[in-house]
Amino acid sequence: MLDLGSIDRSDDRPPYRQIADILREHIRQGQLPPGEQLPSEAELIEYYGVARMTVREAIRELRGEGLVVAMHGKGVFVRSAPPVRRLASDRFARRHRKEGKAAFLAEAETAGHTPSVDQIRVTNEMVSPEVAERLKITRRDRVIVRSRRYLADGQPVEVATSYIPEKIAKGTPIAEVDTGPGGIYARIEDAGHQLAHFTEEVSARMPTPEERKVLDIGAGIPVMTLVRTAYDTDDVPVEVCDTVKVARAYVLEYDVPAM
Amino acid sequence: MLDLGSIDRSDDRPPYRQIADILREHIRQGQLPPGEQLPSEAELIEYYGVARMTVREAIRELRGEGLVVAMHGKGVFVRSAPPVRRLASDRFARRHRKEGKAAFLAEAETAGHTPSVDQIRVTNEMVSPEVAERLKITRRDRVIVRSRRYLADGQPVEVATSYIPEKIAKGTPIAEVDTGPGGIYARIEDAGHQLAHFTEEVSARMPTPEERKVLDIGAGIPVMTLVRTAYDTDDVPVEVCDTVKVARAYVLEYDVPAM
DNA sequence: CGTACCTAGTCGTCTAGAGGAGTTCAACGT
DNA sequence: ACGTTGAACTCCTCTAGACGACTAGGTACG
Repeated sequence: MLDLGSIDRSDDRPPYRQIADILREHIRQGQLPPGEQLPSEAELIEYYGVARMTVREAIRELRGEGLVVAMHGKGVFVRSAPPVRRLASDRFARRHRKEGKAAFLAEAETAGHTPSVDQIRVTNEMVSPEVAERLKITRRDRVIVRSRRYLADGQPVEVATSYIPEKIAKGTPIAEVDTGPGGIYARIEDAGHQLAHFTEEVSARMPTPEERKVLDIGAGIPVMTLVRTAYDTDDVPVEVCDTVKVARAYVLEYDVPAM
Repeated sequence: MLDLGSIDRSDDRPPYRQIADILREHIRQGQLPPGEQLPSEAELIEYYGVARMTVREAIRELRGEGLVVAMHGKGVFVRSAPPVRRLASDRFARRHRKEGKAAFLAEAETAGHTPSVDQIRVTNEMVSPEVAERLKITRRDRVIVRSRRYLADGQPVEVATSYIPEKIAKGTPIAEVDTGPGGIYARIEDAGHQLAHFTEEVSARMPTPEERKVLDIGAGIPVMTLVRTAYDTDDVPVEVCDTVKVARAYVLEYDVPAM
């Protein structure tokens, strides 16, 4: 049986924090391994002799840190750390497209994860001002909007939305759900726009409630946002991709010349 | 007077979430500008006709998103956004060093902020395994450790720790508090190591309690970590710089070849 | 004038209890 | 054999109240 210690009313930390600290330590040290169920609220109330809200406050603490997930009707479970994926700066190298692999799938497989994609939606929309500026098109132009969700080993790790000028995407598989081998970048090159380089803008913040839902993360888990603009060899922007990643699942690697 | 709407008991969202949504919308639309005090718990209880815990739950929601800060004994206030600084991928270009400016100062000035640096500490230590691996030196080598805090307009935005092999730094201003014009990269080049390129590893997470203190941020504010390794023209690693940035204060920009 | 104290207002924490809703599984009836 | 029901368990949300601690401002006292 798990030794859950006890709380000290004379401690300067409040009881709920003491309980959170005890549980956190058990998780960190592996007495509560990933996937394991925590004692139920009722058990913790009984064990520590505190009120319901006090126990819930402690659990909330751990949920906010992303250490545990609560499942309605089932229990609270130690969160299994998502596999960390390193994104090298050559992940869009042409050789991957030549091999018929989209960037995410190629990258995830080399990292030993099982990648999958779902919630693919393709629409034709008016362009937003932010995207129009990056694509150097007018506000009245239309764009193909492709959004999708990426999962690694079944866990959602990223949602992405691509914007491709209608002028480039029209009549190509880019406007279809299935873009074929090599992904949309391969199709953009098929359309005569050889890719030259990308710019990426990286920042991080807390997720919105909707992002929390689609990424299946609790409060207290930050996300990274990455806005990538792809340019062809004529320096024409051919795609803007706005991605929201579960921060803890990624390390982004870049190479910067000292010039 | 602020129109705070009302809650709908037949709505499928629970009351605490409705209240959070209403307040969030007011903040987003500017009816509750940065620095403004939210109605007190007592006022919200009175206004919506709910219990204390319900109101606190709503406020907790907003705190977790980093939208507001609660100050014990004073009230809950809309958080003011710090100035966002864009870090372009050419920020370490040689021309900046030639002009005698360290990267942070050069960048901040062009962005129109008042930069400053404090809490500079310089020590000579044993190298940690992580740094040793990046610097390609043995675990028994020593490194010069330079840590400092950066502020923009008086607000802390970043703490950084640099590790330079003792072999390179010995007898140079790198081991002094004041490194002279152009910063440590200028001094490394003076020492005969012409810089060729950097690698940067970017990730994001919630801050530790100590980081919260030195960066002067409350709970609910994520940080970005950036580990930069500098290489000279012989591809020898000459510096590792580990930085922790207040995420909301930065956008990192990179250029990636499509190759 | 300055200090110490008091007080009202704020958020922080805890208690005790209620009903609701999702999950699981065993008992039951068909 | 199969589906339904119900009980027991879980976490979710809300109510009502209590005390504590911190802040700011006014007041009384030295």
